[in-house]
Amino acid sequence: MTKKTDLKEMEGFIKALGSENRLKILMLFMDGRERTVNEITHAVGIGQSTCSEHLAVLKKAGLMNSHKMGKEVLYLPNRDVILGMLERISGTLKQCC
Amino acid sequence: MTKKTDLKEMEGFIKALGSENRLKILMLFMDGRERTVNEITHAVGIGQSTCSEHLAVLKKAGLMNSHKMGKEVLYLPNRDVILGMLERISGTLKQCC
DNA sequence: TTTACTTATCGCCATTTACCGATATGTTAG
DNA sequence: CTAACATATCGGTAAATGGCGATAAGTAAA
Repeated sequence: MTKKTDLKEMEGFIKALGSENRLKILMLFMDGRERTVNEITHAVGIGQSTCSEHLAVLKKAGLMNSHKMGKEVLYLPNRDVILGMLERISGTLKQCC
Repeated sequence: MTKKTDLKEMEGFIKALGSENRLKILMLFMDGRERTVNEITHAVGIGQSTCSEHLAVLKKAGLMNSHKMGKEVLYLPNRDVILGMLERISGTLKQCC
């Protein structure tokens, strides 16, 4: 059976994913290379603060990792979490529709 | 490559899915049986108008189908759309993270 | 036709979200 | 230490979302 906390967790993950600009951010990483906030900001075409906030949302939901490198912060999607969570969601929804 | 319209479409689908109460609604249909708005309303434990609006969101995003039957409206998740879209999202994200 | 019933829509309010510019924080370079 | 730079946080605004009760619209029964 699917617990209420599972639903809440799924909701958090899905909401973090449900933004065109956050999807764009994730799409930048096709080559698996880490990127700075600045790179991401300019690639997506939004303000620096907006980008930082999107990254915070993605990180808080577990979809991205980051670490400092000098004065920059490098971000990279957390592939395992993303694909694992999508599998969980698919599995759950397969049971019920 | 992933087009901008694809991202917008994914965003719409994901946003429709990203709500605890809408997930609860989908979970009701484990038996594949259609349900009336009233049944769904009481099963989820929200107001009738709220439920109707959630169902409208799900339907508009293509996640549910409905048809009238007498004075009732019967809803059922659109399994193919839901699972297909999740596959598309997984496939897209697999390429980029 | 009137009544009862089911669902959709409306008006309202509170909360959240997205975005920006400005500023604070932290780090490297000079 | 100071300056320059990268990122995060803050303050503000506009729009979207979720919830409700009340009401409108549509259908079936009497």
